This record gives sequence, structure tokens and C-alpha cells, in this order.
Amino acid sequence: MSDAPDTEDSEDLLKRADLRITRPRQAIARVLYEAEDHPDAEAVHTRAREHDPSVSQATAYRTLAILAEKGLLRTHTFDGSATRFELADRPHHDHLIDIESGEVTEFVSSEIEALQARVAEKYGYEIVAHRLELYCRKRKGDG
Amino acid sequence: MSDAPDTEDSEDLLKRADLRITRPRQAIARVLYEAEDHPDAEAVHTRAREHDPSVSQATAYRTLAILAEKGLLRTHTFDGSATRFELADRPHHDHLIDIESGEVTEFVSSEIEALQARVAEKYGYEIVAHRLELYCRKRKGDG
DNA sequence: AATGACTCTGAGAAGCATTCTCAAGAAAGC
DNA sequence: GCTTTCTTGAGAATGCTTCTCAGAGTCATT
Repeated sequence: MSDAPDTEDSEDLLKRADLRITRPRQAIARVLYEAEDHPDAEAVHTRAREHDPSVSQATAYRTLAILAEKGLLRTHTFDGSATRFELADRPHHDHLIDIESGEVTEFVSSEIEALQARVAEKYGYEIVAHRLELYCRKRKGDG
Repeated sequence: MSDAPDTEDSEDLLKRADLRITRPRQAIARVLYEAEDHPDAEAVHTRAREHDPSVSQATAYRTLAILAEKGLLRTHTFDGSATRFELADRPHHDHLIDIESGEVTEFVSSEIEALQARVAEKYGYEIVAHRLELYCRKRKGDG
């Protein structure tokens, strides 16, 4: 188990946020580095408890809020459900959300991005960031 | 006060949703036709009470949920706050946000929408709704 | 217009995600 | 080790939304 890299990264994350290094926060930061999905606060809390069972819900919410506010986390609010978090330094991607199961699929379309740039250009702008979410339903007749 | 057209439209809306025509629902549907913004459930409730003071919060939420589910209303969730509603037959648009001035420009790109549909299709989905926001900065050298 | 099957309704309770409160507990600097 | 300051956990509180249920209303049929 080479968890040393994650531990280093997560301490760094806390330092970049000007936060004191504490056990609960390390657990939370580690969860964020380990995550390959977009966990919500509840999920982060649950996973953090596997590293430190004492981590409270309040601390999970608090820490996530601070990191998001400092720009170290991206937040996604997929239509009404719980806010989901993701490290801001992870590569950009857009989201396809299954409105029935809540499952999220990541995708990137350079064609769409190119068209977005053209739209922006048309209005005299250049894109700094964007958000694209597709709310979808499984197609019937597909395997 | 020529509210006859609105009344007609709103009855039609309820019929299209397979709902019985009731006073509270007529009030709610009328509010939706009168609205030129994107009211949340609370706002719809408040405005509906001006037409029928007895309309309850529960009925407002219930009716909006049904209409949204049947695709007659679009919903927007701006940053975790309350869900906002808009008639689905109002023209769709996406947003280009000037990150310096906060100015919002509405746009539509059928090319982008077509590509979105293709992305969804690729993963076995059909799009029910989407959200596209471009966060931009004015291009230098442009007026 | 009365009937009857079924749908709607209001009021308040309940449910979720999230935030707040506060006294006890740690981190960092000295 | 002591002090200052920040954090913490537990639970209460909040805000939005949904549920419960008995009474009232709708609508197709007489």
C-alpha cells in the first residue's frame, strides 16, 4: 500500500488552503485524492471515516466548503441533488447525468469545445471556463 | 385586464399534463404564463395566492413537480439554491457570462445541441435537458 | 342535477442536505 | 509546557422539498 504519495498531496492541499494539518482534514483530503468519481459531502464523510473513524459530518462539510471557496475544489450541483466535489487540478471534462440513477459519466468533446469558442468569439469573448451538463435518460432498445 | 388568453393557455397546460382542472392549479399555471423570469416554487406559490389565496405550498410544489416531470416545465438549479421553473415551450437558450462585469448573454447553437445529442447517443442515452454556461472574458483588441 | 369513482387539497409533519452552536480538544508558536 | 488560536464532534437548527391523510372537489355517467 503506497499511500505515502496521497498523504503528501493531501497535506499540501491543506497547506495551500492555509488550514492547520489535523487528522480529520488529512482523512478528508486523502479521500479527495483517492476519489475517481464525484463524491458528495456524505460520501466524502463516509470514506473519510475509513481513515479516521472519528471524522464528523460537520467537519466534512466545513472542510469541503473551505476548500471549494479557496478554489481548490470544483463543485457540481446536478439539478437539486447533493453538491458533489472534485479536485480542481483534475483534468477538465463535462458531465452526462443519468436522471434516473444519478450516475455520472464524464466526457470530452473537442468538437463541442470548438463550437463554444466560436460562439464566444462571435460575441467578442474568449472562454475562461465552461460548464456543460447533459441530463439524460437511458434509451430504450439499447443493450 | 385581458386575462382570458392566459386562462386558456393555463387550462391547456393542465390538460396536456393530464391533470384535472382545479382552482389552485389554474392559479399556478397562470403564474407560469405571466412570469417573465424564472420563479422558484416559493415565488410561484406566493404569486398564485394572488389569484387564489387558498393555494397551499404543498400544491404548488406538487403541481410544479408534475409539470416538470411531464416535460412541460424546465427547471434550473443555480448554485445549490432553490429550483427555478420556466415553461418548456418558451424558447430555450444557454448562457455566456462575462466574468468581469457579470453581464449575461443568451445564445443558442443548434450545432452544439446536435453534437450534444450525439455524445448522449454514444453512451446509450437520450437528452432530457442540458445546461451550458460559458464563463468568458472580453477579447483584447475588440471594441 | 344527483351519483359515484377517483383525484386533489390544505395543514402540518417528516425528510434531506447543509449550516450553526458551543464547550471541549488539538495545533503552532514561544 | 504554556498560551493563543483554530478545530472538533454532537446535536440542534435551518431551508427547501416531499409525504400523510382525511375531507373536499372533479368529471363522466345517469
